[in-house]
Amino acid sequence: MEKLTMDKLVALCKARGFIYPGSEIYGGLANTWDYGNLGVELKNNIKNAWWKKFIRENPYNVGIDCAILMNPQTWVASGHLGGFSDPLMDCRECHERFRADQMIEQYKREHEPEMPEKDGETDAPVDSWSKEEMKQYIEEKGITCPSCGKKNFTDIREFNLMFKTFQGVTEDAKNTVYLRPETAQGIFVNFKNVQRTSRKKIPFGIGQIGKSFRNEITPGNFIFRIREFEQMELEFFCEPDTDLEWFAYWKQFCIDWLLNLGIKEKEMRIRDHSAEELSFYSKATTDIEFMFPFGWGELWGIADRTDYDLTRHQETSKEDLSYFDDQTREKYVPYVIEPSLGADRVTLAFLCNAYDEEQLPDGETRTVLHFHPEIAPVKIGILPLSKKLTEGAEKIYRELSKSYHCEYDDRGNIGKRYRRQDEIGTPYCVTYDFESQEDDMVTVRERDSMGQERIKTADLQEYFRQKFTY
RNA sequence: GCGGGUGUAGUUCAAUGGUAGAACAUUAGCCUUCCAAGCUAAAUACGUGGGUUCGAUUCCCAUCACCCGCUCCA
Repeated sequence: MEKLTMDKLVALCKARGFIYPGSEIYGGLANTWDYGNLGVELKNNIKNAWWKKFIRENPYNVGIDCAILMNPQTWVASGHLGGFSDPLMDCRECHERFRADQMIEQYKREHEPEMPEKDGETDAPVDSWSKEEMKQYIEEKGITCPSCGKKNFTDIREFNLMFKTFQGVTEDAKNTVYLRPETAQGIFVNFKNVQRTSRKKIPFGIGQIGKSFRNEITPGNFIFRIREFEQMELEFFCEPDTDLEWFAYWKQFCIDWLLNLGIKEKEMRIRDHSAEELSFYSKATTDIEFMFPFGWGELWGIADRTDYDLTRHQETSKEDLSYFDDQTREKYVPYVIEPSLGADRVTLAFLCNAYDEEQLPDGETRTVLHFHPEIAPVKIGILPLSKKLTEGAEKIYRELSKSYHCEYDDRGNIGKRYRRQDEIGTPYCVTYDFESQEDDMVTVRERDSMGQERIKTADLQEYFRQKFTY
C-alpha cells in the first residue's frame, strides 16, 4: 500500500466528516479541531470500548466524572501552580530559545564549582528565583548565548501550561480558577468519597474520561498535540509494596487492549523511561508509543506515582487520605499506578492504523479504513439496488438501526456506494435488490473479504449479533 | 513564541491590474441495476482586514490558518 502521509489523512478526515479544522468560517483557531458526524461516532466508540474494558467489565475499577474547574489549592498540592512554569528567553541575534534557569545552573557548574555553604545553608535553587533575579544574574555575570555567543536576550517570560479563567462575573484576581491540566487530580481529591460509597477495598481503581487543557508551547501534528484534549485515565490504588506487580499488570492490560482493537504490533513499541527521564514523583514510567506518519509518538503513559499525590493532598488539605486495612489492621497511604491514555491521540492512531489503499484486480484503487468493528463509526450500510426499492430497504434500515449505527444510501450506482462505505470503514453492507421483494433475502457484503452472502431478512438481527461479538 | 514556506470551489490545479476556468467530488433528473459506467442540468472559490490605484484575486502591509524546523510537554 501507499505510504500514509498526514496530509492525506487530514484531507480524508475533512472530506468524509471525521475531523474538521475548528472555527473554520472565522479563519480557524490555532490547533483546534472539531469531530464531525463520523468522527464523533468513532471517538465515542473508542471511549466506550475503553470504559467497557477498564470500568464495567473490570472487577477492581469504578468510574467517576469530575468538574473541570477545581479549587486552586488542588494545583498547589499537585505542583502545577508555581513549580511548573518555565522561565524562557530568546536570543535576539540568533533566535534560539533557552531556559534561563538551566543557563544559570550551567554557568554555576562551570564557574562556581565549589561554592562554600554559608552557615550550613545552601543557596536557594535557581528555579525558585524570580524572573528579575535570573535576568539580573545573567546580565551581571555576562552569560552569553550558548548558540551564537552574543548577549542580546529578550526578557524572561513565564510559560505556565495552565489555562486561567475567572469564577464570578468580575475579573478579580481573587477569583482566578484554572482549567484542569489533567483529570487525575479530580480522582485523587475524591479518593475518600469513592472508596466509601463504592465500598471498594484496596486494591481498586477509579477511572475517568474527560477534557483537560494545557497551554502547550508547541502543539501540532493534527490532533496529536492539542491544547484542549480528552484523557482516559485510571488511578489504581494498591498497597505500597505491591506497586511494581500492579504496574506490570496494567502495562500488559493496556497493550492487550490496543492489540485487541486491531493496532498492529509492528506499529507499536514499549519504552521504559530511564532513571534520568523519570518525573520527580514517579518510580517507574512506561510509554506505549505508536508509529504515526510523523514518527513515534506517545499514546499511553503508565506511571507508578507512588504515594506522591495522596500525600501531597493530605499535606495541603490537612485531610487524612490514608486507608485502613481491616484485616491486617494496618493504616497506610496507598500507592498509585496510573495508565493515562489520550483519547484524541488514540483516535488518530486508530485512523492511521486502519488506513489502506488497495489495488483491485481491475487496476482501480480503493481507499479502505480497516477499523475493528467495535470502533467503526458506521456498522452497516443499507443500500437499495435501485431507488424503486426504497420501501423494503427502509424497513431493514429501521430494524437494524435499533441495534447498530447504520447508514442508508440510495444515491449513485451500487459500486460507488460500496466504495464510499469502504472509505469510512463500514464493516458490512446490506443490499436490497429486485429479488428481495420476492424471496425476502438480501445480500450481505463484507468489507475486508468483499465476500457476499444471501441472508433471510428475518435472520438479519441474529446474523449481525454473531458478527459483532465484542 | 521565533525563523522559513504556503493560502483561488469540498479536493487537486489554472488564468488575470479590468471582476475567475477545468477535472474529480456534491445535488437534481433520465438511464442502468451488485463493486467509483453514461447523458443533461445546477450549486459552490480568490483566508481576513487595511493600503496603493479610476479599478486589486493579482502589488504592498498587517492579521489569521496550515506545513517544516527550534524551545516545551506534569
